[in-house]
Amino acid sequence: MGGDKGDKSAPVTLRMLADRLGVHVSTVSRVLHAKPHESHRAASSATVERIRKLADDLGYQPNPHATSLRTQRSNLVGVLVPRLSDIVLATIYEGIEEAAAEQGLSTFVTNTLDDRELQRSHTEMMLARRIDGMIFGDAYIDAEFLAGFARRGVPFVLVSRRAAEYPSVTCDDYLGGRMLAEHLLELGHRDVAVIAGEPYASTGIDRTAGFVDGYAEAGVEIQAEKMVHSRFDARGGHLAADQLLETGAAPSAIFAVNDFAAIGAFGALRDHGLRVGVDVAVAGFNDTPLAVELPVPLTTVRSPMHEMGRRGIELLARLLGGEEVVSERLRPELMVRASTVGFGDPDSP
Amino acid sequence: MGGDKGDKSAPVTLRMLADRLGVHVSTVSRVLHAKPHESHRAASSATVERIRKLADDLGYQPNPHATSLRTQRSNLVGVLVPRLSDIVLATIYEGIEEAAAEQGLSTFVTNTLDDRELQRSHTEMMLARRIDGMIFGDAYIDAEFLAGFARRGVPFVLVSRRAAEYPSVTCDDYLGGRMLAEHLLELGHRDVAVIAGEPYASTGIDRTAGFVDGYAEAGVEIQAEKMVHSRFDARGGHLAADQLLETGAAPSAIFAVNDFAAIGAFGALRDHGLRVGVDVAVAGFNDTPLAVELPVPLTTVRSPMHEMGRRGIELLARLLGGEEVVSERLRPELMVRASTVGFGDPDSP
DNA sequence: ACGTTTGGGCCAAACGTTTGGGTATCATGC
DNA sequence: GCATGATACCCAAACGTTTGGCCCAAACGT
Repeated sequence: MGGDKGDKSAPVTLRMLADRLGVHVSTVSRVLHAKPHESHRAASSATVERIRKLADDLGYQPNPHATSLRTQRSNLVGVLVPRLSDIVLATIYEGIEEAAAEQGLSTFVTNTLDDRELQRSHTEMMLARRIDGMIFGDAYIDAEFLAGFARRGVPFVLVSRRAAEYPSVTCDDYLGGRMLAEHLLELGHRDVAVIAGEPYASTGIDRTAGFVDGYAEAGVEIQAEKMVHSRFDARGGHLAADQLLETGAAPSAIFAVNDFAAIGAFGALRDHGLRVGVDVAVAGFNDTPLAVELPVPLTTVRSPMHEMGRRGIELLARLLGGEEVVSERLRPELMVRASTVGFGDPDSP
Repeated sequence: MGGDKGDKSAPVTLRMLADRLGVHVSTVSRVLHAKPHESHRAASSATVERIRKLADDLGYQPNPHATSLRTQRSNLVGVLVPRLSDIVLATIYEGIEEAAAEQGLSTFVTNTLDDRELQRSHTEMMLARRIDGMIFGDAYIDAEFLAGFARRGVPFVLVSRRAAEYPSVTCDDYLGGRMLAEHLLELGHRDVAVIAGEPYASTGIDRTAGFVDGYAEAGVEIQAEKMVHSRFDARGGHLAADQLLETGAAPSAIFAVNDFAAIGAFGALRDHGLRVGVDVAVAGFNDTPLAVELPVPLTTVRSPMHEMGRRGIELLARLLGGEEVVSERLRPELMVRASTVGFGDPDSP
């Protein structure tokens, strides 16, 4: 009966279709792949019909290796992230993958752990796989590696973190930092500390800068020793908070530039016998799905992670099409919860 | 000096090397790619040397599309997971990707959201990309889809979840469930409830079964209404716990088959004014990095997620090499923390 | 009637490898 | 002196596409 679309491994090729229809393989190719306005001058509409019909009766799938070989275009893109098990990057990547599929692109993703050597070697592997473009989610603010990479002429875009003037899609991290500053200022916090993330990531840098500037405008200067760098995971936040808590009196509020670091801070506060949202206000950044489920729900800034990934691929696709693109800065949103306002009445009237 | 390895986009091919050395392209191919014992009979050692030298001076990288086209082997594998932003799957995938790279394989990964239609269509896309094999992290226990897929003759292995007799790498979920049962029984809990996860996933099924059997052996039967299915995320756990808490008295302990569901349960308990580890013991499964950082650290069962991914690819590689393989069940480990034993003294003497 | 267009296709050369066969040269065995 | 066997290569076909030309016949313009 009607052709079980390749159930038994018999890869159907253009030549098969051509032979079966007594027509030349180039004709089949044009009919099947050329843009509509070209396809109709490739064959009579009757032939077009016959070809199309047979093609999907037999479940024809073009061989991408042959196509790539011939066209010198692979429709593959490489994606580098610090760590996929970081839910933030995983979510961004979900956006990338989803949008890539829509554009007919496929992606390879790999972890670099923010290690420069791994960035280099994994990029090299991507190139060996003949990717058409790259998305970097692990850019260093110094853009040293990127400057070298740019010279190779392979299109790329940055997501999550910006660097130099390379095209990027980021959250407006600076604005997010300011939002949080305003929020904490309104609550009367003047003695605040920052768990600032890694010094080479624009995310942490910009969020911290926005926060510090927000406080500065209110006439409060945040001392250097109240800002400590940290890894972006829970453990890192824990260590950083320990450091803050051990040097002098506890601040009245802590801003961690990432939800996981904030959760780590929860742990540290707990260990020091301090209650989140009561003794010390804590705020995070990203609004990961856990934030709202924590025993003390976390005040945080929602960053459009999925969308960032999507826009990233869209920019790259434009780049691949030879267009110019301009960086995008997506708008964050403040999510106020109990970790800063206590269980008083954040959402209830 | 000395060949900046392809800085300016000039893809170097076998023919280039051959011409440059006045030797035939096939000779170069054999020297560069044949197994060592064949390569030395392909050319004199002097020639071998010259070829090797020029190849890496020029930074020769074989074109994988040409290779795949010729050999009918892509060294590509497709990976399907329910959701990459689930840290459990992301971690498994990290293992997969890492081990794949070591084996010279590249992976495409995509989310199926446990949706049958997406499983089908995304598998189809993988096939269109001419993958050599598949890894499914989203198997349904009924193996309906897999049975169909198996007929196509494409090698595959399951990770995380098992199904029918298909080769799989899983955690010994049943054992993990029993461990937790024993632990809670020792603490004297007899009135327990289970947040059991999705009914189609072997993980939840086996963990629940181990737990229930553990209790049964101690003479305690867990009532059906004390076991409720749930999604595997925090929100799902929250809803499930709400359901448990609304129907009659609260149990003295809750086992959630997944850490995130457990965190959701934390949220629900909080909303009901119950204290985790004091009023109600809670246990999870997987030992994700957050478990230990929670305000009340979570008792859970550590499953070797990364290793599961690694073993998955290794099995697949063997399958691709034509070998037979047998499923693996990796050993879990109980992690006792405050969510079941309170802040008494779990780790301190 | 005759040159030009257009429709409908065919041809062949790539793209970069791999691989099953040659083949020419030289040394060896007998 | 000649078959035999290495040694060190070369040749060519094939993998499945794409694409710039080419070609033939019919239709058209004048």
